[in-house]
Amino acid sequence: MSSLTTAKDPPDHALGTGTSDALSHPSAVGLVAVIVAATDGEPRALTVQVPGQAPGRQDGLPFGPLVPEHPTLERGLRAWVERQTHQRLGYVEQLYTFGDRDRQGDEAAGLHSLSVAYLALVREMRPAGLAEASWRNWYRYLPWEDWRAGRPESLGAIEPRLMAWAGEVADPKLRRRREDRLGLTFGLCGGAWNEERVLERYELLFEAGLIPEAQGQAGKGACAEAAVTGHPMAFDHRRVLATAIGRLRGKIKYRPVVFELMPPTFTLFQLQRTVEALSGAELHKQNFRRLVAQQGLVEETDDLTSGTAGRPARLVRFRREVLLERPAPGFRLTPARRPG
Amino acid sequence: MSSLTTAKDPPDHALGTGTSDALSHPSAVGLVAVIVAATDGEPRALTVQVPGQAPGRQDGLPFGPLVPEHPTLERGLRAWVERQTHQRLGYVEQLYTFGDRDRQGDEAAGLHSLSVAYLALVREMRPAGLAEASWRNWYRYLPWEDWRAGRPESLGAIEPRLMAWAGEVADPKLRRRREDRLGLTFGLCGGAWNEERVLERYELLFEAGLIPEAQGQAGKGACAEAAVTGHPMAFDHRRVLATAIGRLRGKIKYRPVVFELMPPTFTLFQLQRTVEALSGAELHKQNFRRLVAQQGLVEETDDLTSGTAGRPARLVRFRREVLLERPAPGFRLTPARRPG
DNA sequence: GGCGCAATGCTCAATTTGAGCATAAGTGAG
DNA sequence: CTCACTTATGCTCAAATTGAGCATTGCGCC
Repeated sequence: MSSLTTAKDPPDHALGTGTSDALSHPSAVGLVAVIVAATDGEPRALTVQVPGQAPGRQDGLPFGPLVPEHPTLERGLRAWVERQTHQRLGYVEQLYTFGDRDRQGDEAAGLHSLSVAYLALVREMRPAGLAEASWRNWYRYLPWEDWRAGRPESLGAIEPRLMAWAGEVADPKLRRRREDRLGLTFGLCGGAWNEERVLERYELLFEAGLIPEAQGQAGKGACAEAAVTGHPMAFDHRRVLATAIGRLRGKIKYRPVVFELMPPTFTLFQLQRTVEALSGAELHKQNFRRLVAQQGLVEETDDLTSGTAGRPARLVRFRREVLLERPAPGFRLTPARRPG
Repeated sequence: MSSLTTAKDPPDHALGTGTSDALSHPSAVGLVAVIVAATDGEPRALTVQVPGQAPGRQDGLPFGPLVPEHPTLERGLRAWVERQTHQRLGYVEQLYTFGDRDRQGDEAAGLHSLSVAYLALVREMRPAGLAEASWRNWYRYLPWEDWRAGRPESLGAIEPRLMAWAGEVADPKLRRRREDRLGLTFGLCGGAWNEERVLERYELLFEAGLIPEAQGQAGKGACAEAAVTGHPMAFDHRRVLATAIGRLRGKIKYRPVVFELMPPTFTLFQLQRTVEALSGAELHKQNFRRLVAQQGLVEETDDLTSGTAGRPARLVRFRREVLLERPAPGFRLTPARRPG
């Protein structure tokens, strides 16, 4: 059946990706959304409450079934989220389609289940419509990713456990392999930290057994533990969140997507704070503004901020024209060096 | 039903993306693969023959149903392709999940159908296993994308039609919008060509009615037409191919994926030819080698080429270590300027 | 009026690009 | 055997981009 070939019957429509053959294996498909906002210089994701394994409830990402009435996946998602959260989705991008990793239930029944994950950026942080939904700082779930105030404490606690994980194998070749991966993802053993490898880090932690979801011990961790290995999420939603963050961190470097998160006018410093929030790194202020200026990403308004300490800042707005002009505008992140 | 919320029933498993709710709307899911090789400095994709609308047959990408026995989407794809083509897949990456755009058939039946597309890179060009399958230069389907020998002729023929398409709307605002898009994607009206916008170009051509698949007139175009708007493909496989090319063109700039297409040892010029084949642009030779050398992407072997015209070249091999060292190694493409 | 605090301007050296020129080392023709 | 031609490889140089830091400007507030 799994034939790499011609479809057995000629298709009865002009378009479509040619899956008519697949009807014999229907699958359950769901949509998951990582809806991101950034206010007060903090990166946030919209979360909902999901019944957990233990009696309590757990954080999760908004998700729902794919219903047939929607013409397109993306438009389905848009309609669904906008209806439920009264949240205008500006930028929407497909993230990844997750298969059923480590799942047993449905497989036995001969059913696949997929979920198509989307990343959405919203400009304003509405009060989260539903009572069950709330905006949460995304570093709550992945605390080791926030380097804005220097090396995160979470990482300090994780590191010895990771080294132990690498050390626990006898085979020197395999151990070497694990150490390499630690260097690559976490910057240990002489490697460098790369802020885009969010998913790889999450998956490594998962593999090393440091992620509670891995053992179905969702209720176990105390608060102290959550500060180290992060707050758990339902299903594999933390993996989805990690995918989203990694993607977004990459994207802001070559596409002006940050502006989807900014209010109509803002100061350069607010913009910087937002970029820093997403990338989890501190940037060099003067160089950041030089970059933005050079790229012509913004235009000045006549207004200045007031009331804040220090000299008032000029308010600027995004120059929509850059979407047409530059082949691939965006930011290159220039990390600020901190002493020690 | 389409609730952005908590699942109604507590899930019976630790992982999975929480789609149990979606069972009520099963969907048909298929896999499509863009399997890429590059030999003799030409970029090729593996194609199969598919029954077309007209009596004849049409090129298409290898595709098949998603069968439940596979543990993971990617592994399912791997197994399936490797079994059928006896082709080792080296690098595999999920591309995109296509919904049923512009489809009517299944929708009425309350069924979605999706296809999950993958990009795979193979090192050697095996003789295409199946009789029905063959390796085709991918510019056969998207001739305007090949700028290696200067501005492609295809583009010259397309351009007036695109301008006409922009001109055909009365509303000046809408016309302006179309012109902007032409500038952005095709570099017309003063814009610059960006080799990564492959999908956007295809979709714009599709919208402008220049793609035969759009009207179900697959059999119509003569050879002359195919040289201009490209050879058609079954279903929306050309869209999938365009997605793959765009993604790959982006990726080679920051990840050393080209080496997945190279034989164990090769010359720097062969490497350059491969990069050029993928990106569709000619590169500056000396600077290319400087870049590769600086990045430490390859190491020299003791062998030289022989038999070719000109001075023998040193054979090099990929330095696997760079996968660990560099945070994000790859190529930055420095286009060669050609007179005129 | 002077202080502290941000915003903004400006400098400067170290790299990194972009573009060529020059030389080396083979093959094939006459 | 030598010349013409071809491709590989080395090297230079100016322009542009980065990375880092110092200096100045305006404001709210003692």
